[in-house]
Amino acid sequence: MSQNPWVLHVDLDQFLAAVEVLRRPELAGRPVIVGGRGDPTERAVVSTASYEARVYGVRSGMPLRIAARKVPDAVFLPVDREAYLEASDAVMATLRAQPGATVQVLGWDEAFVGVETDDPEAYARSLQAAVLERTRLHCSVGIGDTLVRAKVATGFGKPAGVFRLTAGNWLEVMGGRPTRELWGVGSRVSARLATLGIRTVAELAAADPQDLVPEFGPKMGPWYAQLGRGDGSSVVDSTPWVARGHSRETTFQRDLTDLVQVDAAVRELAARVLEDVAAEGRPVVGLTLKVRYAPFDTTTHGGKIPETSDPGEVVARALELAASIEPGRPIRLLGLRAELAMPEDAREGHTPTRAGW
DNA sequence: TCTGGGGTCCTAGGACCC
DNA sequence: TCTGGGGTCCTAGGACCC
Repeated sequence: MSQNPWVLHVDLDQFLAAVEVLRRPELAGRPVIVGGRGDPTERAVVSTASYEARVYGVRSGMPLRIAARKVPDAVFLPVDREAYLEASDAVMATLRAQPGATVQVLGWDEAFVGVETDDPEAYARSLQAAVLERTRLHCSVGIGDTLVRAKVATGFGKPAGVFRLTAGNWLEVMGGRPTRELWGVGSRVSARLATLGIRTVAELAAADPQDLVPEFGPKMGPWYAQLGRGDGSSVVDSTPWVARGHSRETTFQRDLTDLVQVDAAVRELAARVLEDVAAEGRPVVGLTLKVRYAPFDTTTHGGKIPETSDPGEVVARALELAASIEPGRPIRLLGLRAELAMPEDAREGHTPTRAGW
């Protein structure tokens, strides 16, 4: 009796807002918006809005100021990473404890679960029940025969539901929808596809992969064609994630114009990046400074550096990069990214890359 | 309406080598 | 005087995701 392998994609519903409501039950049923420092007058955006707030058109990524205009009586809360990480850990532990489950974590609030079963819907329901019992959080589950189909399926299961998407019903469900709804196709790529006459998933699925190479390159072209068909890997990989690097960035509430301020900001960013680097215990092999001149002109400087584990050296390199900032232009954002040396055993492509790639 | 912060991966083009 | 072809490495920038 061999059972079929399935990919399940588990996605917590309105995760950040749900965690906040759990510890403040009086917020249940109210529009809750989590983002920035919880001050809707600041430059910051919505991380998660509760369903009650989404009714008014509030979405992730929307400036808090706009959200406040749409829902003046919403409850605005600051992002509390520690709390979400704790809840996330409990969810992932619950998934790993399910019989026969292979778990690949994609983020705070989502994961792939690989399992062999003849009744994936029943498995999905038991998984939802286990997560709810352990964490009091609701999740939606997509079932698929590939990672891509499982991931896309989840959207049809929200909230708190289950939906199955396979080679059998992929085109029937997705074929008429815009390419933008695919996982990995954003506004830019969908616009470029449209210039080739490809607007729907069905049209992309029918495209010759080689025809997409001139526009998107030898790797991405064929990948998009495959995406249109929902095809691809069905392997859920539980190998622990190894970070390629760490970065920090700051948007200034008022644009910086003073080079002394810039110097101080770069030192502070370096110190924060170095916290994460120290926790990794791996040397730094690259350093990149990101500069956004007001309003939105962004450039980067930097690249490889001689391998170092000396924090003072990293700070010095960061300050060298800051010397390439154009004087006299107001600066809205500074970011610093450290690229880390990869451990030997993670270099051979064994470490999972972006899921499905 | 005015745009965060933390990530990953791909591509184009230049430098350099043989 | 004009200028090959292949390969690798690097930087900057683009795109996408949560």
